[in-house]
Amino acid sequence: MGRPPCCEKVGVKKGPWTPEEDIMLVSCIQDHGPANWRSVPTNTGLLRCSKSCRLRWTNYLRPGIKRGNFTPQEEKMIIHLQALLGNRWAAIASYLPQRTDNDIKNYWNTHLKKKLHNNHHPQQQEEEEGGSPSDSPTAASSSHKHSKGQWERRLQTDIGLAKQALCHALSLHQNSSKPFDLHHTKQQQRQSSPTSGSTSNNSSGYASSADNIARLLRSWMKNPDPAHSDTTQNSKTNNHNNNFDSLFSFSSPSDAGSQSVESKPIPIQSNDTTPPLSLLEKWLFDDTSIITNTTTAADLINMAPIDAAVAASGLF
DNA sequence: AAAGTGGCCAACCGCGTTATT
DNA sequence: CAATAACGCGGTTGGCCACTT
Repeated sequence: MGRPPCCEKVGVKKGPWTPEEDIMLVSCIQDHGPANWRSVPTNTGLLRCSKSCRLRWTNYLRPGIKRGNFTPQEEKMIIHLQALLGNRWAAIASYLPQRTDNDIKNYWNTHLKKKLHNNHHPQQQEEEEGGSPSDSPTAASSSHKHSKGQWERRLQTDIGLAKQALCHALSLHQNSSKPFDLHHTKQQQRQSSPTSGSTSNNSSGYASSADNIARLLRSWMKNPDPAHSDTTQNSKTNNHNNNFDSLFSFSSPSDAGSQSVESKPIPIQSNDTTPPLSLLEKWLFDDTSIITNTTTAADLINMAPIDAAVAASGLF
C-alpha cells in the first residue's frame, strides 16, 4: 500500500553539508531537474534523505538566490507583508523571489523584530512576542482580525498564489518549457530587483548560488580535505580566486544572472531589466500607507497577486 | 589574551496537505 | 476509499563567530 519509503531512515547523514555533497546534489539536479526528490539520494549516492536534499537546494544551492544584506526596500516589503500575512514566510517569499522563506524568516527573527521593538510601545512588543505565529499580527492586521478571519485571509492569498501559478503557466508558451516549481514561478515574477548583482560586495560574499557553488568548488579543489570542508565555514571565510569558475556550466559571479545551469530547465532571471513598480510595491514601499480598515486590507490582498502577475508578465 | 555572552544562520523537526498505490 | 509516504511550510535549535568584559 501507499508509496515506497523515500529513503532508509538508518544511515542517513545529518548536519552541515560539505562541498562534495553540494556538488553531487547540483550535478544530479542538473541531470534530472529539481523534481522527484525521492530519487535524488539514489541518483547521487548521497547519504541524505530526500527532504534534506530538497531543503539544501531550495534554501542554498538554487540559482537566483540572493544572499547577504537585505535592502531597505526588501525590509519594508517584509514588514508590510508580515503585517498583512502573518508569519507565512513562503507567501512573503513569493514577493521576494530572490530570497528564500528561511532567509526571510531568519531575517525577521533576528533583525526586523528588534527594529520594530525599538519603534513600538511596550504593549505591542508583548503582543509580538507572546502571540502564536499565525495570529500574531502587528498593529495593522490586528486591527481587523475580528472582521476578517485568518482562514479567509489565508484563502485569499492562496488564491493569489494560484493566480500567479496560472500566470506562470500561461507564460510558458513564450518561454522554454520547464518543470513547474513554485520557487521558479516566484523567481520569474520579478527577477529584477534593483539591487540584484550588487550584493556581491556584502559581507557574506554570496551574490547568487552560482557564486556559491563556484566558491565551494574553488575551495574544495584547493583543499579537498573534508575536515576543512564545512560549508558554513567556507561560506564565510573563503575568498579564493583561481580560475575554476564554471564547472557544471556555472558562470562567474559577474554574470550570474545569465548563468547557471545551461542545459537544464532552471529559470534564469535577467538582472538588467527592472519592471515598473507595481501598485503593490508602491504600497509596500510607502511608509505612510498603513492598513487602517478591513476594506483596504482585503483590497490589497485581492489586488496584489494580479498586480504582481501583471508586473511579472512584463518579464516574459 | 582568555573567557563569557549574544547574534546569526543553516539545518532539523513536526505537522498539515497532497499524491500515489 | 484507505493507507502510506512525499511534499511543503513554519517553528526551533545547535554551532560557529564576533564582540565585550
